[in-house]
Amino acid sequence: MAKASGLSIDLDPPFSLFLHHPTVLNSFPEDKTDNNVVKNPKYRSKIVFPATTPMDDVTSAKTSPPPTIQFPVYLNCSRDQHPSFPSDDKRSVVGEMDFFAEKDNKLVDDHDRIDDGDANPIHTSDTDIKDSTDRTVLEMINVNTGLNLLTTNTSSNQSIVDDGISSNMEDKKAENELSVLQAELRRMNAENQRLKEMLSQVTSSYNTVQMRLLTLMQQQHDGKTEKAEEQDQTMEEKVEQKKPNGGLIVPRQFMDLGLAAAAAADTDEPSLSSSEERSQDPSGSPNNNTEVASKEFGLRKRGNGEEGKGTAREDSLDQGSQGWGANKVPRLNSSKNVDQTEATMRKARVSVRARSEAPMITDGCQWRKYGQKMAKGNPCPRAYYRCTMAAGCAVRKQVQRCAEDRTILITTYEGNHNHPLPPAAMAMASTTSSAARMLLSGSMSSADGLLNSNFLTRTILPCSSSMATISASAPFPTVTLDLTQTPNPLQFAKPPGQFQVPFPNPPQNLANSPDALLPQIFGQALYNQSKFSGLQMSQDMEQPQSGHQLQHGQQKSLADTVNAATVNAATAAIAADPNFTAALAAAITSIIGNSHPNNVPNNNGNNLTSATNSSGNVATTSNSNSNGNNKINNSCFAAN
DNA sequence: CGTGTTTGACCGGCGC
DNA sequence: GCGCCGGTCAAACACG
Ligand SMILES: [Zn+2]
Repeated sequence: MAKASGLSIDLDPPFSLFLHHPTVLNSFPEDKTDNNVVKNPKYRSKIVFPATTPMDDVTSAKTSPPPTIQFPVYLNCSRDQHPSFPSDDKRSVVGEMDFFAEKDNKLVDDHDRIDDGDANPIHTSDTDIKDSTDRTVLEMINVNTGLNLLTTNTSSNQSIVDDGISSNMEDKKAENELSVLQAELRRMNAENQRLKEMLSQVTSSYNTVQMRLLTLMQQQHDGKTEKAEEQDQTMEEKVEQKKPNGGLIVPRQFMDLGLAAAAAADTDEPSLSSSEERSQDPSGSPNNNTEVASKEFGLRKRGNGEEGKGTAREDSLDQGSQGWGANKVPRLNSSKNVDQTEATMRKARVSVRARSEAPMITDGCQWRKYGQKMAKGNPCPRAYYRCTMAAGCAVRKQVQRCAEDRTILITTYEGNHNHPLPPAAMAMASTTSSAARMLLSGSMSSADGLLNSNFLTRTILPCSSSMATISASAPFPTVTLDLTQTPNPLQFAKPPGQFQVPFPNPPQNLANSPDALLPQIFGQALYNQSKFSGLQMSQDMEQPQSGHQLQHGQQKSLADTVNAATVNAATAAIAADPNFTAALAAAITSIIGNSHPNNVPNNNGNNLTSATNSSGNVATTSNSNSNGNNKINNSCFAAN
């Protein structure tokens, strides 16, 4: 892998420029399907069809991620792989003029290039074909031009001087010019489309790389700071947490998203008493992944469990799917009296905002679409995916385009992977897990919460103006990572319940970071966390890497420990000392540092979750399902 | 024929 | 209790 730092520096600026290019918009293919009619009369009146155009078509997202490729940067534009650009013909080239205008001045240069062969530095395989075709056309034109020395490319004014030239010649000249222009136009169109395709791919690749970068940075921190860890108070917790796991010290990873889910599993499962799991964990036999997984997700597949449809379904939801449904949480609580847990206790979600024309961002995982609906506040359909890399994997994600800026793709992850993740998937998994951890850190001591928060601010989005947002108002505790490079005005339009954390770009700038905001942020975070009472979290904040297995038994609910007093104290402390953040950062890194980059995901029970889509190519059809809510607008990019 | 998508139906929570 | 709504299911398809 290239060094992270280098990547970030090199890639950022150009991309941001590209991404905002107007041509990106509206470059999506039309949808073939037209059956998105809501049949349920009940909902008809309410359904709004903002756009009359056909829905965006997305082909299925078969995701077969490139296993070994660390940084899948696909400069090649293969239309086959990118259904979103099915054919050049169909695509409405919106911003074409931009490219054209740019090149207009350079026509001569282009011709020169043609002679030279490929002048285009960024050539892609499939574009070569086009280029060759265009080239031949142009060459023919050139040939003609050569025959009619006076006519072609030279300015018409010059030829006029000769009165002796026959009208035929002028006509021919005009024709030639016309043909030249047409050819040029075609060529420009093709190139424009090619650029668009490249843009989409590069964008997705960039997102992937960025994720990976973040992961690497975290890993580096981890490696450096192991020693320091011990100094912290949190050390104790960690020590406790560290348990022999097949000889390895395995931090409890709850990575994340799954914390709540894991907790739910413990509490709920009839067959598996929580005690059982806990006993196993300490035993040092890592939960064998498969076993644990099977137990936890016993219902991995819907039909497996008890037959009664209702029971089976509920079980599957509760355990296997852990989650996504806040609905179920209450039920769990009732059974176990997690009590206060209130309905608020829900699973953590991590939402990633990234600019991408692609239907999905490539995250290295394989996903299967299981539903699509129209969400209430967004004309763009929301697609539901579940991880298919392993039979019982409970990780799910929702993909939806931002209503305000459809170039932004919002991917929300929930749940833990119960299987090893390919390297490609690790970046996203670790990133989201870190975010989730931050979100849930409130269950831990207040100090930890602060540390985590700070850590997140430093590491999750080290480069650029990225922002992390924690949403208290959302039905689920949600951390939003905004990877859109350029500060998007939309970010500021978020619902009141959310607060944003502006990240200082480079970690070293931490001291310079807007400290003033931190107190509020942290305070809010802690406050939010306190609401999550009932959540059981892993105590260790250690590493983000998905490689570690989660040990449910070790979870403990600490949410109650967080109280307003601690929050206030923390915020006050931060506010008082600008350098405090730096100190916290150091402490955090030391704490978190346990994880080693070399961690390989264990199959054990729960690996981190957040992966994004794999193969990157998801095409999507935008169909909406269900109750009337599911109508899709064409105007939106396909959700998937 | 297996795998993945589409999409109407279904479920459960929530607000009125 | 009714209706809305998010989320999921699962039969019907589509595709290679
Ligand atoms: Zn998975």
